[in-house]
Amino acid sequence: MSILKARRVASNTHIHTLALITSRLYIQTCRFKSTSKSTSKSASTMKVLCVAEKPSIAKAVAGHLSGGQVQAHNTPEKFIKNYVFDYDFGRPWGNCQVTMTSVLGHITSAVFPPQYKKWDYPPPEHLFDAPVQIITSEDKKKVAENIEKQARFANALCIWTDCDREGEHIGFEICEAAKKGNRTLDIKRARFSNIERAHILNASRNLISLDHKQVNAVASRIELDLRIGYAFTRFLTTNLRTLGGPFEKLILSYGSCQFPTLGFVVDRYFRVRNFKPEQFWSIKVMHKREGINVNFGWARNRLFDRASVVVLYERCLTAKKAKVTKVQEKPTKKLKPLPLTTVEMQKMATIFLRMTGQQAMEAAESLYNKGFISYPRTETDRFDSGMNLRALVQKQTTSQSWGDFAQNLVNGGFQQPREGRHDDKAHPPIHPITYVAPSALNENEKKVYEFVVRRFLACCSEDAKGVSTDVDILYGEESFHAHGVVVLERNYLEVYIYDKWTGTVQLPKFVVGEQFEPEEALMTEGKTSPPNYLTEADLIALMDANGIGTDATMAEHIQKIQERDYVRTVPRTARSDDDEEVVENAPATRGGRGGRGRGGRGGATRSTGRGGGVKEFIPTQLGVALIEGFDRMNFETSLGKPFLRKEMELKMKAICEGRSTKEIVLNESIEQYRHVYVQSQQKLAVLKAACREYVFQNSG
DNA sequence: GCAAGGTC
Repeated sequence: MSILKARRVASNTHIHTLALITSRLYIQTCRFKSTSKSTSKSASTMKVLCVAEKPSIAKAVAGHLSGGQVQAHNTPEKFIKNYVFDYDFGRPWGNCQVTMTSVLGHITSAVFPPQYKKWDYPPPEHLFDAPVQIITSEDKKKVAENIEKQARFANALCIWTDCDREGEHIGFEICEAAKKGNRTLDIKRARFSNIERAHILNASRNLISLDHKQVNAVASRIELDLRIGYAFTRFLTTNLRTLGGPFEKLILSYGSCQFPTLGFVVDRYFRVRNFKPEQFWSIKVMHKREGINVNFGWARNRLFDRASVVVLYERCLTAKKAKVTKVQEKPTKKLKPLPLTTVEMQKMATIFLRMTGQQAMEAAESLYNKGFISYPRTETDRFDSGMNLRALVQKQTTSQSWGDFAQNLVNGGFQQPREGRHDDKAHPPIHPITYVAPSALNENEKKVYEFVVRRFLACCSEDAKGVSTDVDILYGEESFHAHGVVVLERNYLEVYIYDKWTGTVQLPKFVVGEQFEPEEALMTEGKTSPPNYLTEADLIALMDANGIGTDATMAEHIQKIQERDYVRTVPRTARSDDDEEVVENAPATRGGRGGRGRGGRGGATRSTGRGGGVKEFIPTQLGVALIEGFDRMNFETSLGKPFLRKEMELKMKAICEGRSTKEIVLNESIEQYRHVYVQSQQKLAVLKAACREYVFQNSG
């Protein structure tokens, strides 16, 4: 049997070479007879199996390559279709019979053998060097079988997964599945960063090889996350269970993403709790002209020494008259937003759409699956120059709400979007694909769709324009400043209702050199207030900045630490920034009528996201105990801080760039974490003490 | 019962 197989393999290779020669000839004849496409299908025609990372890409690529001449076949997996068509890849494959299909993300998973199933024995530290098996995930069996079966009919395999590290690894998983069906495949990879027709055709003519460095980087990540996550989760859960109470039933999970996420929440919690308010004093000058109250702010802003402010304030009053030292009027603008990334969409949704990041992602995925918006997981904030954005704008002209705005863009108002600095080389920014009536969507979908469209239209329009006026005065020896803006053209603001250009105060006319007696000069007093607890938008921003999780998983990690009861959310109670009130009215003599009558609360709402039903994250006593417990163990690298994850990220990068290897990284990291594990065992008493202190004593 | 990463 095996001999037969080997023979078949050998003869297949011959056919393969022959196919190359004949197909090249075929192309040349074809050039002269362009009408007779795909008529002569000899047995020697190359058969290529193409596999994308997800069904939508398979469909789109098949559409482009086939030019519409395509047959779609169902497979046992309901989400996946096999598309069959002819296509000329150019050299070396030439004209081919193509089957294009896809997987659904990763098809394998890393697992420990069954003998490691129990939590207490073998002890968790054995998981650091237990064998790790790569198996086909139970829910991906049908997907893998489809690849294996189709590979039997093919001479070549072309990988069309996303152009990122995970995509490279998924490509490798596809190769392995395909090789089970056919060990002689010629394997190539297409590199593409969007599914625009010309770009896809170009990718198909410039096939490259799989990058095994990237594959190895991801393989390392997978193995480390498994070993470390399982080991520490079992360690925490079983060891702290002996404390009784709530610990008896809890799962105390550790993960390289969930713990740093918890760490951010706890860190902010302590900064709020340990905050010591400080008293400060300031001076404000007000003058009324042309019916407008002009507030001049102090150039020194505020001082933390009352006596000094009193002296300076007195000097102002003594001077009586203020002198205008500078008047500057200049054009200003408010920039339109950047093209939309996943992280930005989640942040905006938590602030303006009253949703969690998770809900926003669910709605966006649903909109994507129905074909209304583009792929919702992207880090890219610049559109590829080849994209026909005008056509996308045109599709929105039917809307009742923003149709007129879109029409104006079509009629000449269109401007190319700004270009951010991020490009994941896999997906374009999130944008609407087609118009959909709000009545066809559920509440969350409606909100997310509207946001995506308004954001997109804003990107394709013009910055808001205005004129800013700055007036500086000298009052005694102190400088004060007034700033005003007049919005002249709202432009993108018309459609992008989430942005406000506030502070739109028109200043009256002032002339350099003129003198006037201010109507009021006030000495104010206040105290600094603690920072706010984190909102979900803050948390996402922190994770993003520290490389914790990916655009697709951040919301899940946030969800996870709530499920574990490490953190909870509470509605933010309205509060102002630093409390400040007027202590003395002018012209008042010192110690006179300490006029507290005027409500001088400084700028109540700093920006977006304040009050208004925004939720903030507060750690539970359990969450504090875990982070604090690890902190008190005083390791060189605390598990609750983002450093370890960052380090893993750097090591993955080193593998990708050939500066390290999978073996080196795995060895190093496993030893590093084993060390932390041993230390944790030795100092278990410290962790337990923290748990007793916070969970049992502070409860209530 | 446990991770993080894809995708549906």
